[in-house]
Amino acid sequence: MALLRLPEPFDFQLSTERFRAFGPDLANLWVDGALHRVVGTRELRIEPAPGGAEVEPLDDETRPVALTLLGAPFDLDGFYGWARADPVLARLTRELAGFRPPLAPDPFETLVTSITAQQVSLFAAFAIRNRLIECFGRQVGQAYAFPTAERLRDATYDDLTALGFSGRKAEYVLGLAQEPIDLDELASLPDEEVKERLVSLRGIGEWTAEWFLARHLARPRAWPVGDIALAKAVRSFYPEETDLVAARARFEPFQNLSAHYLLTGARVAVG
DNA sequence: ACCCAGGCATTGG
DNA sequence: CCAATGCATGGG
Repeated sequence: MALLRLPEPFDFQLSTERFRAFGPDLANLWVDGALHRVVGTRELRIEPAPGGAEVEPLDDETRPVALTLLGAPFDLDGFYGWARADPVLARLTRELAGFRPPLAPDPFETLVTSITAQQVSLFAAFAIRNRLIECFGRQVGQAYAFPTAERLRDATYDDLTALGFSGRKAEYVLGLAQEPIDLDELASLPDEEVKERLVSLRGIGEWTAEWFLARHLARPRAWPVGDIALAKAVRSFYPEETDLVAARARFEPFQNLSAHYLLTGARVAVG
């Protein structure tokens, strides 16, 4: 076991809450107070420790994944300083101090996960996603590697609908798995261009593209307009804000962190 | 048996 | 350009 230091502030429990909130997640598995995830051919285990996390094994392959999962790239200091001017966020950042929104390490996984979450509750989405993982992922230790595009090229429409995908979503996932696009190179592009390219793919709309910017690329200004849970959270904290498009300007330039703090604040009933 | 839940493509005006 | 429609599952 080795200590992985996280930038302060950092709260392990808050930052991993999402991996427990909607039932088990076979690709980011919570076992006895630790987070398990497959990296390459090994199982990574991350548990809380003063100053950061204990990580096993810790090396050049696993370190960046652990840092990503624990939201290390976010600029919390800048966000907290900015949030002091807004009474709601001032309170949320105080109550959720050290919450680093977890980032999704893999772009294909991020998109497929979002497709499963389109339109349905996250409890339903996680259930369907877990069946996909169990069926097409690879188990290493206790956790499963999320199915790769290559692996999903062997899946059929009937395989996916049997797991609970709608016919449309089955088509989206199969199409994406066969798409000859290098999702890694999106990381080098500006927000608008990432969105343009993603939205051109069937099954990926504005909402999915924004969450990709937010949860995979950690772009500060990502703001998932169209997200029904975020709309509800904004309405509850800011009764005067009527729609998410208009509310975007209020959170400039920290829309991503604001969205995460509002959603998590609503979920853990802060206040 | 409902209804709603962290959307999207398709169709028709 | 905007409105209406179907979709499959889990939880209340």
